[in-house]
Amino acid sequence: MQTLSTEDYLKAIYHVSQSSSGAVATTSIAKQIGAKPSSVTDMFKKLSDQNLVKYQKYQGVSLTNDGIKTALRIIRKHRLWESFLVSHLNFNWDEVHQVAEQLEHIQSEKLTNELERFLDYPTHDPHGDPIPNRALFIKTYDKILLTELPANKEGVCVGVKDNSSDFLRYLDRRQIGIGTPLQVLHREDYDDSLHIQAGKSTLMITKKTAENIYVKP
Amino acid sequence: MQTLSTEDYLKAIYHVSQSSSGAVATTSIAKQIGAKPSSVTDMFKKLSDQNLVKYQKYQGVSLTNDGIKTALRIIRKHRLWESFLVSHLNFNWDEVHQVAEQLEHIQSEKLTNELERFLDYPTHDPHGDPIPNRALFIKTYDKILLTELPANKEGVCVGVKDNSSDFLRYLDRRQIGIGTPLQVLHREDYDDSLHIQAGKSTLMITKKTAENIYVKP
DNA sequence: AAAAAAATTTAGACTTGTCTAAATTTGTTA
DNA sequence: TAACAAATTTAGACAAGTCTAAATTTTTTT
Repeated sequence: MQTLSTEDYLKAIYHVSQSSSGAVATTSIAKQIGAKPSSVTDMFKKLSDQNLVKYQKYQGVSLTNDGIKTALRIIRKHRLWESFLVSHLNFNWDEVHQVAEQLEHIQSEKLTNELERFLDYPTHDPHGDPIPNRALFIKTYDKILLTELPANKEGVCVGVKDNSSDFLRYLDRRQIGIGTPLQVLHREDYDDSLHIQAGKSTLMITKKTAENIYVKP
Repeated sequence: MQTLSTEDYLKAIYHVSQSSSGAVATTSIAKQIGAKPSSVTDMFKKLSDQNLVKYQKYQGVSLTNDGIKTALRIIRKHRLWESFLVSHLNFNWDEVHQVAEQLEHIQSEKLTNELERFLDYPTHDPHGDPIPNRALFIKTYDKILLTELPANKEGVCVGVKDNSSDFLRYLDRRQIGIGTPLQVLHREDYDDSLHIQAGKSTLMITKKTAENIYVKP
């Protein structure tokens, strides 16, 4: 049984380790959690004592199997709750994160599994991120950044890299969401901007934007 | 913004003050919360500093208006979540309490209000307890203990006093629930037991059981 | 009304998770 | 490779919430 804090750390370690290779550094977790590096070191020791991470002084941490399981359980709850908030409680996809950060700590297997059933076993949350199933298995599919989509090849938006409210609301205004058909019409060499077809409208987006949109070709 | 702990105390003080008159004693809260009296004294001081209770040494506490409001906000969330668990997630009325104890601390007004809308503005939770509305107003109706129902007068079960899993499951086995028509057929002077009509069946219950069932005549 | 019992508070300690400041290790650059 | 910079850890402190044991106040009993 974990505390709120250890759960937050395990989730952070999981996310950081997904987006980089090798051991997870103290400072990267400090940034993610919003704590000082010294606090992170303390927590690394505690997690290590519980065999949730492998930790070697000055060398960062990596999750053990138990650590991965615990992280996935939290991520599963987080994404199920996000799905619920959007599908039944009129939340927009940019509003769900903060609330789900609290709901993900509710401890009741029955609750989690019944919520999953109630939502009819969703495979992805409102941001397109995959939801671990009851056995904590994640079905990942091949997705690429919009920047990597060859010109004039059809694709569909299946996720976002940046989950910030600002970015998501910007996409709302451009009428880009999960499921929107996307196509790169032209890449501008001068400033790296992209002319794209998004649904029925054509528009221009910056490289920074394109780097935060996942598409399935 | 309250901590988990202060919220628990405020709720406990509210409940105890509802079922007894005058100031709330240190030991009664200690029992309710499951803490030592010395810890309760410490918390009384903290709550007093925040103007959530009126506290005088050795004289117990009473909630201020702010304290009442905070308590009602928590109770509102608790009862809405209990309703949700039973109506949509296949929980039985004896299983909801523990999970709702966690969910009641989730902080999001939008979540609470949308949940209420989703449930179609329920007035009572699965145990028959009234749910404060958005303005924190509680609609109480006149209810009496089954022990006080005159013989051969028709009544309907509208609530329970004891919310323990054991008691609720016992009622399930006897097929007594919220809405069940109840009638006292005969009171046995010898051992204070009651012969009652519950729905379509007649059965015998002890005084202790009858003292924990609320009916509307 | 004094003595005994019960309730309450105080004092001091412990745990969890955090911080700052200083010390240490690792890595990077000249 | 020596010196500097960056990252990490250690040491010591603090806040919240809890506890035990002792002291104090209130209540009850004789």
